[in-house]
Amino acid sequence: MRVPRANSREKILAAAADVAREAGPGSLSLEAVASRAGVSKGGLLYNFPTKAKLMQGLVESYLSDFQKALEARATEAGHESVLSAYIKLSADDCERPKPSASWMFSAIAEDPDFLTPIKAFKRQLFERLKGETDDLGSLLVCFLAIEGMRSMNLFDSDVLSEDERKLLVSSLLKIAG
Amino acid sequence: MRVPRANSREKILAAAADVAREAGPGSLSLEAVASRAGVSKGGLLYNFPTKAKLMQGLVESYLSDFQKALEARATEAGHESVLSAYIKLSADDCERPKPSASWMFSAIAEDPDFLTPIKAFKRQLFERLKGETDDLGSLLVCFLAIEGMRSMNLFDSDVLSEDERKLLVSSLLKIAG
DNA sequence: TTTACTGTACCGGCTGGACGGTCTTGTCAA
DNA sequence: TTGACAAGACCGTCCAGCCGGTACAGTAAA
Repeated sequence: MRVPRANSREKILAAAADVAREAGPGSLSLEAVASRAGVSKGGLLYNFPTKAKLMQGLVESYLSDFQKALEARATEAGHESVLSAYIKLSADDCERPKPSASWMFSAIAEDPDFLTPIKAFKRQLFERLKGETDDLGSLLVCFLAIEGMRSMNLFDSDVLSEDERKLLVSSLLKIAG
Repeated sequence: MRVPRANSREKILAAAADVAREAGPGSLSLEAVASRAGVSKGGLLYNFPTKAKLMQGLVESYLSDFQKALEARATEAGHESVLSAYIKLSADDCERPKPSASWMFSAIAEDPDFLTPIKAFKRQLFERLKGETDDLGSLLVCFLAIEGMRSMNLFDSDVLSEDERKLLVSSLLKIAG
C-alpha cells in the first residue's frame, strides 16, 4: 500500500475514536471525523471509501495493537504466564484516561457484524490460555472478570474505585498463580 | 394515571427491544417500533412524546424488572446470600435465547447519559454486597466476572460454551461461599 | 332517549434537517 | 505536465417530531 502524502489513515482512525468518545457513539458522522482529523470529507472518503471500511479499519488497528501489546508483555518477562500478561495489560488499559475502544458502540450501531473479528480473537485467546493451565474453573473466573473490567471501562462506569481495581487485579493475579 | 384502552406502553417497550435485537441497534427507528408494536407512529408518540422518553422507559422498566427479580430470589430462599442470588439470576438471564438488553446499544448511541441510572444501580448493588461479606477481593472477582458474563451476553459473543458457563457459575458460587 | 359537548386514545401524511456517498474541480509534488 | 490526492458542493435517503384528523367513551342538558 502506498503511503499517503501525510499518513492520513492513522490520523483519521484516531480522530474517529476521539469523536466517538467525545461526541457520543451516535454522532460519528463522516463530516465530524474528517473535520477532527483536519481533512476534508473527500479526503476521508479517499482513504476509506465507505463508512463500513472506516469501521473495519478501527477494528483491525485495535486488534493488531492489542495483539502486539500482549505479545510484548508475554515475551519481555518470559517467566510470567500469558494470563498474567493479559491481566496486567487490561488493567493498564483501563487505567488510561481515555477508553480506547469507545468507537465500538458506533461500530455496533452501524452493524453488529463488525465485532465478529473481535469475538474470534477473544475465543482464540481463550483457547491459548486454556492450553496454559489445568484449572479451567480459575481461568474462566479470571477471563470473565477481565472481560467485566474491560466492559465497565468501555461503558465509562466508574463503579469501581482506584483501590478496588487494584485489589481486583492482585486477586486475579493470585488466582492466576 | 388512567389505564389506556389497551396497555400500549408495555407492548411498545417490548417491540422496541425486539427491533433493537433483530434489526440491529442502529435501526431502532420510531416507525419500526410502532409497526412492530401494532401501533401507528402517532400512537407511539402519544405514549412516548420523544425518542428519549422511549429510551428512558426502556431503562426504567429494565431496572425495575431486575430489581424485582433479584429481590424475589434473595428472599424466596432466605438462606442464600444476595451475591449468590445475583450470580444465579445473571446466569439464568444469560441462558435465555434473547439477550434482554440489546436495546442498550441503541440507548448509548442516542445518548450515553441514558445509562446513568444503570451505573448508579450497579454501584448501589455493589455496596450492598460489600456489607454482606468480609472478603472484598473475592467479592470483586465475583462481581466483575458476572459483569463479564453479562457483557458477553450483551455483545452476543458465544465465546463461552454451555459447559464452560456452567463451570464458571459453579466456580463463582464456590468463591462466593 | 336524544343530542351536543368534552377529553382520551390513536392515526398517518408531512417536513425540515442531518447524513452518507458521489462528483467535479482544484492543488501540489515529481 | 501529469497523476495522486484533497476540497467541498451536491443529491438522494432516511428519520424524528409535528399536526390535523378520526373514533369512541363519558356526561349532561333537553
